[in-house]
Amino acid sequence: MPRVSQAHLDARRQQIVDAARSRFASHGFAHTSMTDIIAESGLSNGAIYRYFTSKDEIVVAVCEQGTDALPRALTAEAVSGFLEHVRARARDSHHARLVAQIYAEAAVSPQLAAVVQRQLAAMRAAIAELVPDARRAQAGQIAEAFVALCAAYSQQLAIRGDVDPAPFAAGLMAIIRG
Amino acid sequence: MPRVSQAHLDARRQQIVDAARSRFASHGFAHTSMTDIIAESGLSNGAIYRYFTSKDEIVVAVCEQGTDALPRALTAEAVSGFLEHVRARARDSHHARLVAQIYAEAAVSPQLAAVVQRQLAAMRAAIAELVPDARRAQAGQIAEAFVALCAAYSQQLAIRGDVDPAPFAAGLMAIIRG
DNA sequence: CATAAAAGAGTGACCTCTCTTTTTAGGTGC
DNA sequence: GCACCTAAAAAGAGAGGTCACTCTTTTATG
Repeated sequence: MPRVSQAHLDARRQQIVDAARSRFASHGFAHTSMTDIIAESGLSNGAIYRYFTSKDEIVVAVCEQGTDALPRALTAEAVSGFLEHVRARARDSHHARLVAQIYAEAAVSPQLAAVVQRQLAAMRAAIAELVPDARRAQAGQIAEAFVALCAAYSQQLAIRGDVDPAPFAAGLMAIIRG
Repeated sequence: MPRVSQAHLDARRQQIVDAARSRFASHGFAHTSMTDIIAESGLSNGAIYRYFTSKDEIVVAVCEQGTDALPRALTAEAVSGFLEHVRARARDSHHARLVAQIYAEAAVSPQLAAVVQRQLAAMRAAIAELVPDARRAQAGQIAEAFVALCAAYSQQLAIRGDVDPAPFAAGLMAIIRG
């Protein structure tokens, strides 16, 4: 196939990232071989290496797309709804497991750490924006603890399979209230 | 060497676990080879396999010894002191990085998940004991969020190198107060 | 028909684990 | 109290297998 549309190229690349993410989420980075990614993607060895020069590059691509969602408002309803969303995603696609993999790898890879730090900073900034005026002065502090506790819920889901979100919802609201 | 004291055998085994933990904390499980552990421990290939039948078994041994400390009381001072302890340990021995590795591996290994779940449950129980009488009814909920936020601080240290503990101390106290 | 994407067998490095050999601590007989 | 012997511990070379990645060939599009 020569000269194929950019959309086609993008779709192929995404196909590889999706396959890798799926495998990474169920088996972890270390226990996923290139052969696994190749099989899951339905492509060939050669095709993969046309889009990525190494396994590490695929890991980075997966991490870059791994951004978590956030609640839209800091009300009890929005926060609870958000935790349910995280919970559902953990159940359906093992997303929490994937996040645990990303954090572990970021802990020992400066390149990945940079990616994850940028994502965390963006999340904290987004949450800080939502802090009610009454607590504006502590917005930064609140956002730090809030985002961390959201990440902690994901972490617990990864290890324990399913966890009642209520204590986390209560904790998040307590953090907002101060 | 024949028939050597049990203390000697225990010390040798611990020597291997310590070497492995050190390497795991700075490079991660996946990026640590048996050769690395052998070099770090100062022992030989043959010696290692006398004490452990596989690399996985060493990982389990490290995880079993990886229990985190906890604050002794739920006062602002005790909680702040505890966070400083976690922070110092992350700085001195990359302990936070090791914990991130453990959680990631536990997310994809039922055997390790069981070990970590037991440790988490013990921590929650210990914290629940410390909850003041006024909030006894919510002790379980509080312990869940409290332990998770402590783990989250460790997680952030692993990724960001150093993080001000103040927002976490404030968050933990807010959780206790409700 | 020209060109580039996809295929997939092959390659070399590395990694875990085994097996044989060497060393040594401690018990034994004199 | 000394030499010796036994048995277990430590050493380390290497076997076997797996993995990431490459290179040539095939296929298909514009």
